[in-house]
Amino acid sequence: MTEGPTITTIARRAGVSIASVSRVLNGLPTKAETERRVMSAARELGYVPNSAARSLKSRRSNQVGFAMADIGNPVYLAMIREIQPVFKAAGYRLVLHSTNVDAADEIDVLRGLGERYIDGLIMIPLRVTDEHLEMFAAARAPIVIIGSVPEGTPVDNVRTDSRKGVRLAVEHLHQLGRRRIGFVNGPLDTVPGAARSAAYAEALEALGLPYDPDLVEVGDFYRPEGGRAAARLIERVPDLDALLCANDLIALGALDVLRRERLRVPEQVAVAGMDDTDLATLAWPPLTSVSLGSAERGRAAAELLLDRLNGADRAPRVVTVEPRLVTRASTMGEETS
Amino acid sequence: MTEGPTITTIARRAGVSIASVSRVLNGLPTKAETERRVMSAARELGYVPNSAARSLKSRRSNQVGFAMADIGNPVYLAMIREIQPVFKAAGYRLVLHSTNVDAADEIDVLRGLGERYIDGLIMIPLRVTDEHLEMFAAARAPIVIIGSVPEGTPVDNVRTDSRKGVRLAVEHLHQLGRRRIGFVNGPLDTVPGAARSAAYAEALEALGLPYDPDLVEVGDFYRPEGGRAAARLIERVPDLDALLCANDLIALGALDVLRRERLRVPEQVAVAGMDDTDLATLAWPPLTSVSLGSAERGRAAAELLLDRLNGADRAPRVVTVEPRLVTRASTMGEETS
DNA sequence: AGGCCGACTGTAAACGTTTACCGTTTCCGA
DNA sequence: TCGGAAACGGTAAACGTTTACAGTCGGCCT
Repeated sequence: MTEGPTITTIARRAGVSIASVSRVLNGLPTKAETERRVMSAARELGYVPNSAARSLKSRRSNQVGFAMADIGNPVYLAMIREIQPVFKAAGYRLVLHSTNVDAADEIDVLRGLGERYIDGLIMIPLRVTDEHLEMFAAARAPIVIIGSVPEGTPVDNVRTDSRKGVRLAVEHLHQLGRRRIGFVNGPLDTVPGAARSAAYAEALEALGLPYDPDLVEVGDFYRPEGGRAAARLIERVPDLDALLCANDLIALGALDVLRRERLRVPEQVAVAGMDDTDLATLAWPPLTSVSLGSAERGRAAAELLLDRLNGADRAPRVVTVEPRLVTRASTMGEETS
Repeated sequence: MTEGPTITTIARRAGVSIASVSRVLNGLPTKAETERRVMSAARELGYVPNSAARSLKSRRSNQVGFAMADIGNPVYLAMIREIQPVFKAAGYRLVLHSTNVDAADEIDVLRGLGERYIDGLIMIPLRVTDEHLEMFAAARAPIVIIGSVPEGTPVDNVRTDSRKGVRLAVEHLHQLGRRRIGFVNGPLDTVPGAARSAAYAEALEALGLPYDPDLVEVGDFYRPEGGRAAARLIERVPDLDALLCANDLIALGALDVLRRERLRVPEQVAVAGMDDTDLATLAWPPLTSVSLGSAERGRAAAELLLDRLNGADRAPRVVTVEPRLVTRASTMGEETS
């Protein structure tokens, strides 16, 4: 744990100036002999450049941030899996921020942009407050937001048409002959919660089905509470014949409950989730789910950010990923073992 | 995106020297009037300290690294979930490294320690080569290794007794009356692969069961290839009555295959996995799995590292987490609905 | 009243790089 | 042989902090 060698150490040993050392190490044109001396000195000393000094001078950290509510959620995981390699290949390190479903935490991360420890940020805010918008506008580094932001917000944006996603699912259930389609949602004051709530009502209306408040239950976006919410709904609505869940985790909780209540899926109750995470293929029965293209969104966000980091100076861009219904046994149910 | 304010800007505006600004911002004793002027100037300018400059001077980055083979693996995810909050609470950011099951990549990460962009590192190497050991010894920042390292390696180490874990599973299957216990392993040149392979043989011997090479199949540690490996094994050994899988992902692949082959689990073939990830409770039937305490290992590693970062200068410590068998329907099978 | 002490504050150096600028050397053509 | 251009290398400044050191100022003791 001794103090490491610096370019000064190398310069002394190679008998040249620190400027030459720097030039050699950065591949600028240099006489062969100088280069040789510097390189061998560097190698012998086991020199590694100091990133703080480099960042200070160059004003780039070669790091990018990814901020999401909770690393435990498989949706975010699917995104990280796409994002990480993109930045790794481009020479950036990934700094992770799990904001614990806490808007203040998100603001902290945005404030952190000013510290310049990251050159750019991909964020998935759960809610977009006025404070968020102010910080987007004032940000001194490029930001890409996954999720919807108001028109004219000066950041690149990757979104999915979750309205359409909900509609796909509701139509699917309707086509299967289901008429009492319940909906288990997450908190209404989150971006996805609000969007899915509105979309559910719309979709019913488009199909000429009545909107029955009894058919809607709100919990959070996780499996245990999702299960409890589903249980409340099931108890309240005995003739329920389908259940749409605002994400896959909720759907898994619902499947647990339905199994416990000995309601057969999909014969008695068809179940559909959203996000089409890996979990959907693991569940039993395998879960019909609306893919919101998490992987694609992650990749798109990474590419937008990389583009900015490479100096692209263009108007903010909005990329929309189309939702896609993936049907499996929880609604189509050929074989339930 | 204008250039941000620095302490110089603040100093000018407040009419004091940069030293005073720095002192105020760091809470060193200052006359009330000066403090007031500096604080309000800082607030008006929206000052945020530059982390590169701070790191350069203070020689700490307030970042720690976590390096694992692949973020997609739920075991690592369980660890991150424990590690992240520990460091967040202590004021450190988490830098993620996914090394793609590539030893050279791991070495790169270790070399990166010299860049001083992280103050410490938690790593889960898939194999520990001589080069790893050299770099551990030469490292200029504390390292915690999750997984086994040779005696005397100068790093903190968190391990689990996977030998014992395998034994627990084999004994369990044996107690259930199974005698043809197959084993689907990952690559033998990885730390876990090698350990589990040896442990399987040992466990059989302890129980007086013969070691039959036909009962062992090697693939990788993921679901698709795990499934294929399981398929090869099943085809080769018609009287198979139990299948131990080296991790849960492999077990999921095996379950897929068994379902396709219409072999009933656990009636015909009992299946057990290892790691006891979230997936085990999701699988159908729910998967008996040996918990290797991923969460505990993550937390222990984080705490060991934090201890070092807080200046603890002590001999390398080894923390061992006890494995624990978690039985579920894939071996005990009361109700397979 | 002079000297001293304590409480602040300012000056300047340092952290390890990159890079603008300028001086030196080399080489070529006339 | 000499002039000048090209190629290279060194000096020093700069990035934004922290901090050792020295200076200033007021007040108190003798």
